[in-house]
Amino acid sequence: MGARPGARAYVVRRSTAGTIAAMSAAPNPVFVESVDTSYLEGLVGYNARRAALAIIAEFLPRMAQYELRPVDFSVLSLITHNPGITSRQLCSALSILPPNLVGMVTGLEKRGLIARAAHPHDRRAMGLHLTEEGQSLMRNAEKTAEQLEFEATSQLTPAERKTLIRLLQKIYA
Amino acid sequence: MGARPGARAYVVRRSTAGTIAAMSAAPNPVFVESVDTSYLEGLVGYNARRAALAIIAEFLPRMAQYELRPVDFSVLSLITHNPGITSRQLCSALSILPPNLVGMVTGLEKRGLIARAAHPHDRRAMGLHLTEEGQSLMRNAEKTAEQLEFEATSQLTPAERKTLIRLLQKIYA
DNA sequence: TATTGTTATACTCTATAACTATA
DNA sequence: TATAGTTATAGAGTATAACAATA
Repeated sequence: MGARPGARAYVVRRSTAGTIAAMSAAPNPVFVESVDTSYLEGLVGYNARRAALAIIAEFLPRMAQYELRPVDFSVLSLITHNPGITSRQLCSALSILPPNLVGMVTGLEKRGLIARAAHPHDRRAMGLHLTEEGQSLMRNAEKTAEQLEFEATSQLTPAERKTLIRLLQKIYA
Repeated sequence: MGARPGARAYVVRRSTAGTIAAMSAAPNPVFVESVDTSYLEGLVGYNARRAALAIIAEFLPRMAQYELRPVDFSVLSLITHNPGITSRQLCSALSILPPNLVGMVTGLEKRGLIARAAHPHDRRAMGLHLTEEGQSLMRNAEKTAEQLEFEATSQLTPAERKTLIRLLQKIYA
């Protein structure tokens, strides 16, 4: 439990390790030169969140040309590859709560990107489909997503990229 | 561009692939039996987000006993390993905006978990330290985090876990 | 002139309760 | 009785503008 070398950088550090907390009203006047994040960096959850946020940060400006947020892209992509999918199925697949999907579907329909059709077996449900305009937009949006994917993983070999996806799926699947 | 086998499951599917979008007012009455998420599952960003959310979902109930949200844990952990860290440094390290940190620090101080001390070189800043109570709580909280880490990565070998963290850091660092 | 910490506030995201039409 | 879709609303999370004190 002694002082570890390197990671932290203090100034005016007296040899009173372990007593700072006891002096909570007036801890030693030390300051941190460079922040040691090594503990958090050892946790998968922390790294997964940082990586996801980094990619989303790149996603936002690139998809702005299509006026799509990440969730809109996910919804349209699932409709693209699952024509006739219902709102309920979208909610389950993407962990969206039904009340929060309503506005998205309404908005995408108003923009002429998707259309609702009667469900063949269930009169409560509506099958969702892309319009021609929606298909055209998604062809471009998926190309943009794949270009982002390529650049976001530019520090990885193709094998590493495949490994990363496989290991991530072992966490959540 | 023909029909791919397997992934999608339709019923009452006529051989009119490619015409559904044109019939946007009345698409074919198909329905999706099981949702094909393979496209999204091929994107690192999607997988990183799902993995992060899965771990956070486990984190919440386990840290409830300490009344710590993920961000509180991150803040306290950085103070633990960087006694004297300033609010501004916390914001930079964790990508928190200063106005959003104020309430957290105030709350943690009111709970007696942290204490502010004068900064030795900068009278604008305050160095943050754990109190004895804060140290005691964080010893337990970090143990809980490590147990969660162990269980969340139970499908991974130790080498795979190390690889996963290394690859994630290549994405965001 | 720039930075730290702060207040106030707006915006987005996520969650809960309750309703209808249908299964 | 359960489910799909919906409305209204509450809460949590994230964002910008502006200020005082200090560098």
